[in-house]
Amino acid sequence: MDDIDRRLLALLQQDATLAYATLGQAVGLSAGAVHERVRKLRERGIIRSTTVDVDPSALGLGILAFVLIESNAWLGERSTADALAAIPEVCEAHVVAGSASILVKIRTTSTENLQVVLKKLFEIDGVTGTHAILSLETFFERPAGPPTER
Amino acid sequence: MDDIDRRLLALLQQDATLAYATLGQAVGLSAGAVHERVRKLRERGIIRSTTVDVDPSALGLGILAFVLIESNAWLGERSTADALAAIPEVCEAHVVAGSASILVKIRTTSTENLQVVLKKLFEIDGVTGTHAILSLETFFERPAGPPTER
DNA sequence: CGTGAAATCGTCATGAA
DNA sequence: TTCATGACGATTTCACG
Repeated sequence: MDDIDRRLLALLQQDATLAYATLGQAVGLSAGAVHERVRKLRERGIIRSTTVDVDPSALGLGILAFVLIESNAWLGERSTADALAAIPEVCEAHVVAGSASILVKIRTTSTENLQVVLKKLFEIDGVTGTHAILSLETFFERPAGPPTER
Repeated sequence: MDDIDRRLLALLQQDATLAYATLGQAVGLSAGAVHERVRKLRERGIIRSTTVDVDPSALGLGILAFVLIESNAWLGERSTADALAAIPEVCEAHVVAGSASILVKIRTTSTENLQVVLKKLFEIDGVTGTHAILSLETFFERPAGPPTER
């Protein structure tokens, strides 16, 4: 995991369709060498997957909300993770420090649909309350840039 | 934007390295037809980009925090977006409804580094306070699944 | 890590439904 | 419009130095 790897990751984050030859030209390596480095980055799990970034609103998912979940028991268990993962509208789930115990990121097609999801959250064992924060506008969403760029 | 498009998006979100021939086999189309559909999905901006999902901790970004920003003025302006975008540790920024006006998602290498970023937030015009929520564990992070899957 | 060859894939033109 | 087919060029991929 040297500086060249970090530059490759930064380039691939911007555009994963770049040819190995192009990447090689950018970092001063041959296509074969780049191929081998990227293969190892995948193998090590540093590159988790290659995906497409889909505009949520194009799928009708125009509502974005962050919800803080309060509870009367510790929710940092796998069973909680499973229960949240079973709700497709939940895009992210984190165990957090503070007055709430869980923070989830939710995308729905409407506020009515959001209400249905909040109801499902309440049905999870131990949940005593939720605090929803509605997003009015997303300034930006981007990957964590390699510390190299800082 | 029909059902086949949604299935293609779902497949590409899981693995954007799939060959057009493979995608075609999955949805019952020829490689050429899939190529044309994906090209249009990109053209329309429904597919924003093709990227790699990089494990943040592999880059040393082990700290994740959500920060609510309070202000004494309306921060939903482009100048605010620009100021936040200039901080590389800020992965997301949303204008939100509630007692706070902005919610940001921040990744840093350490809590010391987080402190530096919080200081930068305070230097933005109108900011009167921040409320940080530290993530202890991330259950999961995934893209918004097409409503088809629900 | 570079080179080169072989297999695979992306890409486009053509024609048909 | 949308799709299938076929052919060409580019790219991935791998063995070897």
